[in-house]
Amino acid sequence: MKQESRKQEIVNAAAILFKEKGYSAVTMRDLATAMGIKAASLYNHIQSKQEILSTIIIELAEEFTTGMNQIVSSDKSSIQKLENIISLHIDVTLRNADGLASLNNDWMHLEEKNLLYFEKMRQDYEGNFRKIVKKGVDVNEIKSNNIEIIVFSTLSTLRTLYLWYPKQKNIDANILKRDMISVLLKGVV
Amino acid sequence: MKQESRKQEIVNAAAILFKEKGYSAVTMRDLATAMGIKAASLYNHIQSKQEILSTIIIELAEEFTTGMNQIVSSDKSSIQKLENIISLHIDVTLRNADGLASLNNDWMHLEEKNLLYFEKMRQDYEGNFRKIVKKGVDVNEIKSNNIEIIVFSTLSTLRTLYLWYPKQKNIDANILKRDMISVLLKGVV
DNA sequence: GTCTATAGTAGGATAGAC
DNA sequence: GTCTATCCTACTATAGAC
Repeated sequence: MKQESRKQEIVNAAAILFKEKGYSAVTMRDLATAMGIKAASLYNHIQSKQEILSTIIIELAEEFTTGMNQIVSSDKSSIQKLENIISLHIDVTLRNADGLASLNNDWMHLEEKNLLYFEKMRQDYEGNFRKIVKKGVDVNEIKSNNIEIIVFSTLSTLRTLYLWYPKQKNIDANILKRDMISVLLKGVV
Repeated sequence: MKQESRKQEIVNAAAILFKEKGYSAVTMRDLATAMGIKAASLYNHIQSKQEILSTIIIELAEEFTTGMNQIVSSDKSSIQKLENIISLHIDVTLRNADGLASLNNDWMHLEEKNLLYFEKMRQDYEGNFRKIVKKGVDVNEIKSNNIEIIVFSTLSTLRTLYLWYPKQKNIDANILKRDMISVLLKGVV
């Protein structure tokens, strides 16, 4: 994405290792070995292990935030907005499934400043999601008694896509979106 | 559950810490502080940090295995079996939400022998789940084009219950079961 | 951009006193 | 059952040569 390709290579390699063992269990030596260099050499490209983690997580969180903001301000029905959210998750997952492991499991290891920033984005995201579902219920687009369970179960599934998607062979993104929308929303409409 | 209450206290305290920061990021000194003692004292009750992790995870995995085996061998419809699986997850979650965090996120830190045992149980569990859904589709109890997505989305939601449930205030287990069954299966039946 | 060498810290675990 | 003291290892990160 950016021009700093060596740093990006390190970040990408780190995302894979973080996915397998979690941030805390991956050492700079592990990462260096994966890159075929020595641990000390990593520090010519990154400032700290922390910086790698925040690079992975904050970038992804901002992608979700941007995507959600566009959906929220669009002139669509609640159901269409939910479909677009599902689509957003699938797009991000296909592009960076490894990084999503860190976002889901290692966000608590962000340092203070980024932690607060992340938690704000995450809370806003969930808030927007909940508002869309509520609106859908108000205008009778969505039939349900329990908004919280719908928000929770849908988000759980979308957040776990990063684990499931790599195990499927050659799924077409559009077919996946169609089927995902079908399964997640059919119980709701 | 058992008589060895001091060990169980340590395991319970560890489960809470593992949930917050993950197994690798929790030190024996952290755990000792939470217990109000010194790190060295822990070793009078447990053999290693590893033992704490495997105690938490293996016990839970065996609960799921036992529960699933009973459901599989029962004389019920596919839908009823799925309802019983949802019920099983809710029961286990209400009893030990903290431990489920380790089962979900830190199983890869089990040592060789327990890791293989765990992975076998997990694979069997998913296999049984898939078989039940397939049978339901075969006999037209379940209408769907994509079995894998149903298995994935349902399991994702059930596995994430441990994160969501503690944030809800005073949910009655039976109401939760009813609503969960409604949301998870309505899109499927 | 990568290396060797190493500083400085923190981790899991044990020995032995009380 | 808990303590203090400590061993040994492994971690993140830096300095300085090539």
